[in-house]
Amino acid sequence: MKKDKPKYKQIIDAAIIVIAENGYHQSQVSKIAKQAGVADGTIYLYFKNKEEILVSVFEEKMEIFAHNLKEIIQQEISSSEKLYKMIENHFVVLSSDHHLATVTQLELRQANLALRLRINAVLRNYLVLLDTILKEGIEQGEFDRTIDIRLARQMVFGTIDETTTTWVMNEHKYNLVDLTGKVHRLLLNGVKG
Amino acid sequence: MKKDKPKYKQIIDAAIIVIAENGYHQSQVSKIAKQAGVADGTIYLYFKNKEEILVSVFEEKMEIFAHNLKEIIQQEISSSEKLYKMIENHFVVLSSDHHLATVTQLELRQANLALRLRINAVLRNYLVLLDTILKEGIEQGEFDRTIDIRLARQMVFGTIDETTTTWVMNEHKYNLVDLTGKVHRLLLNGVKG
Amino acid sequence: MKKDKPKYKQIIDAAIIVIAENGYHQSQVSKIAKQAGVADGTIYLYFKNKEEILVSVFEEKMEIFAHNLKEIIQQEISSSEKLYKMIENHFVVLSSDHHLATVTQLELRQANLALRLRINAVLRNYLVLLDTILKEGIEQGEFDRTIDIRLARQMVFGTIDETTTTWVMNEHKYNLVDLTGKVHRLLLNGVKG
Amino acid sequence: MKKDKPKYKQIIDAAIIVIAENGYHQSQVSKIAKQAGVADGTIYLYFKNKEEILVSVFEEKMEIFAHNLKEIIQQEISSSEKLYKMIENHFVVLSSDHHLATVTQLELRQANLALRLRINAVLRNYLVLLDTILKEGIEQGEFDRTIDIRLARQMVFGTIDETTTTWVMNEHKYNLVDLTGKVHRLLLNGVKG
DNA sequence: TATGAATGAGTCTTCATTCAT
DNA sequence: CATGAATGAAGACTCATTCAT
Repeated sequence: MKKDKPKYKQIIDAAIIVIAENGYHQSQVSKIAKQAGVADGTIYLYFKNKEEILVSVFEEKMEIFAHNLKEIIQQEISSSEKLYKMIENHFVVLSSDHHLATVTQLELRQANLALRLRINAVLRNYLVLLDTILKEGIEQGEFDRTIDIRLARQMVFGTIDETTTTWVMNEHKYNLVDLTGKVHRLLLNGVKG
Repeated sequence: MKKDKPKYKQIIDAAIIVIAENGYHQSQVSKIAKQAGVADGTIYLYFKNKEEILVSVFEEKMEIFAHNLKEIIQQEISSSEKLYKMIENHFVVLSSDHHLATVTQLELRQANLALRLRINAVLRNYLVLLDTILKEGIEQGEFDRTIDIRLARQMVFGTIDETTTTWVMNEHKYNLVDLTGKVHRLLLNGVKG
Repeated sequence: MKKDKPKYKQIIDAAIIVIAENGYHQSQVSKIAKQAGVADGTIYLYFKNKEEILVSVFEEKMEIFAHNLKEIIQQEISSSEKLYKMIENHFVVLSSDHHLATVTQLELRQANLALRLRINAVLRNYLVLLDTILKEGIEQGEFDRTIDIRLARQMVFGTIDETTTTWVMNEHKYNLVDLTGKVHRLLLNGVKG
Repeated sequence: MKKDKPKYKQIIDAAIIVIAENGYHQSQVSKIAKQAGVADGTIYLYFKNKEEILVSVFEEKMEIFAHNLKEIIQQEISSSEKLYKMIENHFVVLSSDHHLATVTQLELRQANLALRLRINAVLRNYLVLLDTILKEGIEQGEFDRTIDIRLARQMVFGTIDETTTTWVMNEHKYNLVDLTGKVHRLLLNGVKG
């Protein structure tokens, strides 16, 4: 399995650093190769093309979010608390890796449509988990049963995303995790009805 | 004033069509000129460079949103109703021009960082008006006075934006304006506390 | 006669200023028109095309050199003295108009070959006069009768030109006219044999 | 070292041919690449940009002049003879490569000021060597000790340059090397005083 | 596996010149 | 005579990808 070889991770990590430091459009394959300490051609032994590197960056990192979220869902806590922990997890992960935050919130959005559609496909797994929280909350009577799940999901994700992007654009000047409580309350109000 | 000359608007409109139909990265200046029915060089009598065309597209169209929103704010209706009309306005304007919707929600986001920062500056005017509604709602006791205005604004805009983008990505398959009520209720719950 | 109309001279003078201040490749017709205080199109009422402006600049100014040189030739002085006065004239004229000096010594040389050939044709009239001095000097026994006139002319002009260009490149830091005596002696030695 | 790779010289030689045959302003990079038998992009593996090709052309070829001149200086011959050999060398090298002669005497002079300043810097090394001959001649009593070295240098170089340019402009119709004796005598007279 | 030299397609912008007014 | 808005051709350079070693 290619993914298990050390150079695979090496290249993924190099890509994040290069993109964060140089911007999406200034992140040539040769720069990523140099940062990873391999030859340009070597990249193509692990990734079919450049797009594949970028999708993989997203897949690998999004897995962390999804993995954490799965654990959260399985905990025996209220849906409101799950929502809280989900927001917190999102903020904590991105706060702890500024490079990653810059890449996902700013740089990767400059990708062409084809790439962004693929990134969205990866994102979907995450959003499905969010749906699970929302559905559970409705079933258990915690959330308003008349809300539209899809819209609620878009509100939750849209708000978290907008909040994070604003934080990145403000150059991480304030503490993102500290906003968890307030964001949670706003969103909770939304879904509680 | 260059902006009042017919060719200025002609080029702006051509740019929207070309970008919507060909994608951001396939929208060469020569294509826009052809669509506008002018020579390539004529473009540069009205715009300093390509970036300036794209920023102007955004400015001109965002002005419509802002203009409508200003009128809404001045009406003698509740803040909740203003929020409703704002969402409705957003959805109506983009529903009535699918090309524009594609350009603002998908294509322009592929712009480089410099351009996106300029687009954000334009957007700010719109968000300031949104703040006005929120502040008024709080003052009048309609909205929870403990909410954080900035976060509330990010929630409202993030939700509207995410909703619209999802609609565009689903190729306008369903009616966006019909979602107004539900989105309004979700957001109202959020700010009502 | 077009040349007698005020705008003709106006455009010539504007061209010298614009070229001296902006460089040959940054001297667009529109810039010259602006400096001359006329519309772009007006230029073409007085000059067939851009090349014609530049050739005319050279013609008009070279006429001054030639005119002065003709007067010098007619004076009843030795050939050596004529040579002296010719060098002096060259240095005086260019010293008194730094813009013109920059244009003839540096900027106009960047012209394409076609234009430079035409400039050379203008220059020839001047060189013919120089030949007259040399021939006279030989006939009168002042200069060595075995020298090759053409080569001697190239030495005299090449030296004057090289001296002037060096002075311009050194940003007119020293006094060019002061070099007349030394240059004259060098060249006189050369032709005296 | 890039300069030692065969393609480096290949491109330099191609540039001389293309410029001589098409003129400075009609020497596109793609034409040079084609002549060199490499892809356009390959040019940029060896030269930073187009200007760098042109400066390198000058550097590489001027090195031949300088190299020969150094050997001449070291010979145990009179300064007058050194001056003779210097002129001869100049004429021989350019006579043996008409393309190179056209490029240095006509085409490269159309370069913009920035490039010409860089070319002049290269030329300076050559002129310094000429100064050496002149100084030595003065010290040994061969040349007039009252001449101004700088002016003498400008006379020698200006004359050689003007002679060569005239020869090129006359399309190499006569034999340039044959002029060596006459030019030498003229210049020698000049510096002998 | 790994290398890295070579490839070649693709585009924004300038500016001399024209011509309807 | 004078204007100035409109025209449209033309070229340097980048970078993802390949393939001989």
